[in-house]
Amino acid sequence: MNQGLTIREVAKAAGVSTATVSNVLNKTGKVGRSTHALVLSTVKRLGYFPNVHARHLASRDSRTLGIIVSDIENPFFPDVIKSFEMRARQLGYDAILSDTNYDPRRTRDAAERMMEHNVRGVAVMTSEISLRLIHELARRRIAVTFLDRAPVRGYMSNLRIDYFSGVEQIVKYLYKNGHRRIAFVAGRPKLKSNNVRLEGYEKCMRDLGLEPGPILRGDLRFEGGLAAGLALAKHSPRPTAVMAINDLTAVGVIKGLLRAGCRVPQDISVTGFDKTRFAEYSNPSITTVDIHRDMLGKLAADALHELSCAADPHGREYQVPAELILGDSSGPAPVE
Amino acid sequence: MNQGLTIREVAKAAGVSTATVSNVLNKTGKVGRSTHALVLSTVKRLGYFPNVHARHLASRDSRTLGIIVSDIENPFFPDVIKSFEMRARQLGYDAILSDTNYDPRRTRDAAERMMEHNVRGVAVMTSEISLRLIHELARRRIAVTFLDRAPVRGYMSNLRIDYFSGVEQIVKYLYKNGHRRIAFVAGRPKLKSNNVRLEGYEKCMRDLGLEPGPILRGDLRFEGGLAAGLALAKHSPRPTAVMAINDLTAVGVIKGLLRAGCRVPQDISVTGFDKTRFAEYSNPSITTVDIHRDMLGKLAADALHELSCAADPHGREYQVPAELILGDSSGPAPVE
DNA sequence: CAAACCAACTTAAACGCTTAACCTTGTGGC
DNA sequence: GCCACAAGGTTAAGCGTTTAAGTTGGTTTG
Repeated sequence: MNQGLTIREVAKAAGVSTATVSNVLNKTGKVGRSTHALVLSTVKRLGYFPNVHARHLASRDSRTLGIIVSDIENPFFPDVIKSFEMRARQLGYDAILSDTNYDPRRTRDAAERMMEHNVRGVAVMTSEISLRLIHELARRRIAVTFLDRAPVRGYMSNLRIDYFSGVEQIVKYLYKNGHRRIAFVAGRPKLKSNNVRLEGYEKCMRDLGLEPGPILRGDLRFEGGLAAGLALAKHSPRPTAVMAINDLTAVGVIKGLLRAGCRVPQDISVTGFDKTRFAEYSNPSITTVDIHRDMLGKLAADALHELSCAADPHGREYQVPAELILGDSSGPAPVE
Repeated sequence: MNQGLTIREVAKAAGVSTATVSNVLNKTGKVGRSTHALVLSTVKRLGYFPNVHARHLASRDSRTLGIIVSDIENPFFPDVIKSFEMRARQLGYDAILSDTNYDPRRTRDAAERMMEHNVRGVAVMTSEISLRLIHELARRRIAVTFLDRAPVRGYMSNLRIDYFSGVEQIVKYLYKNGHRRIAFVAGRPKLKSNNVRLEGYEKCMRDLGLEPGPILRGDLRFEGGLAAGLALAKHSPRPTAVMAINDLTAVGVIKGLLRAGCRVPQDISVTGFDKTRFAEYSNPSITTVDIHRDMLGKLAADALHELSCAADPHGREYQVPAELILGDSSGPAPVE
């Protein structure tokens, strides 16, 4: 299948040993200037590229980081993946990606793939992974980072998105703009990130002396938001603001409200979460919270690098800040 | 770095040779029933996973397919990537992904990565790749598929999206709805997919006895659409329909028109292209063309598989159909 | 009953690289 | 002038698999 242009042929062409070629390619600094240049030009001339598999096998080190996400089509992930790969590359790693499609069986496959590839570390950005698999990874001393997960232990770090602060910023912003009846459209109750946001909302409301609610159940998708929007338009007393669990839900909510004859933001303000492109390109653009997905990917790579290099690695907790982004979907509460 | 749980240890634990373990794992059918079961249970018991690098090295076959895309954040690609990986997995391949970020240098890196990984084939879904690199790939007998590219040669296949049919469907649909002044918002003039759509538009218009134009230059992004929308609202005579080069541009056009006081679709119909989520979730939802991105990824994997397996491979041309999807952004032309 | 064959293994030589250990010079110190 | 030592090489032993070739013992065939 493959064209053996091997290190041996390069060595022969340059009139040196394979060890010398290897030393040049790995920049060990054990080779003299002139030989170095000679080897480099020979490599270029022949168009030689070292075989990654042989390299990893011989060095007993894959210099590879993996990232497991639940759905690459979910607009949350591409940004994370991109910054992860970029940072991994900067740090000298190869990066491999697995998509689980929210399926525990495929999550298992993904984890096994990571083991087969002998990755140094893997960023687990899905909630479908079982404890057994996590232990399996730990047993092999593969570094792991999670997203909003349980307390860290040896060889595992955690990235925590500061959802609470994001929610707090929204609630306070709405309060400052005169809103008192602020509804919430939630997502799936099993999802940790959902519950953190929901509970944050309830706490913030109470702290301001407001009664939380109404709270509607969405589905994290457009359809759920649409239904919630239609329902909220008829709700009495009608809320003056609606916080949606994420941008896509907010888009749905807005569409539902408009369809029911409410103006956004004149009659009702709507906010989203996550700062996806939907927020930016929606009509009206959506007030949302940037959770810095790019930072997330970079941090994950950094964390894995640190874990896999440190002599006595112990996991850390990384905080990722949240930032309120104002759009056209929110404004002052209507006067009553 | 790595825990050598090797095939040797499995063999020892099961009391057989490494060749037998290997034969069991590779399902060569050379092992008796009882030994087969014994090995399998030992593998499971110890939690052994074969090292991919050693495997590829020894078998001289990476069984890997690569995919190079220009930007994973571009909503066009995640669907393609997902179906590509899925199909590759089904066919027994490992898949690796590289993102070039529209940067020729990174495209070079990506191609080199594919060579280092000794992939059997690579799907090139970016226009930034140089002829030199393509030749380099061909020299190594790496199968390649392109997207809307030059004629196929040995070891190279091409996937052609039927943009023309998509454009034709839109124009005819608009014509049937009474539209006669149909504007077009283009993208970057260097992009082949842009020109095919633009020329298709011009040809279809003429075939119907209509004068093409006005034709505005966008940027394939929201901003360009916005500017075009604002301009078109003031254009005299005002077109009754606007075809945008893609959905994102259409979103911008709609926003521009709305901002200028035009109603969509009552005053002006707007159409997009590509059937991204923007089309579905936009307000109003956008009439667009589905170019079946999922089929694209699957076809690419199939094509590479075929190329790399056939004894005397010669590239093929694959057609991917386009399908009109009606949304709320278009309707009958206003009566004058 | 020997020859031939087959099923079910084992042995050992690759695969293309890295790297520890080992050579060979040339240089400076005393 | 001899030794120590560094600089710049080479040699060869792996890394964890696959797989061609070899071995064994039992069964069929003429």
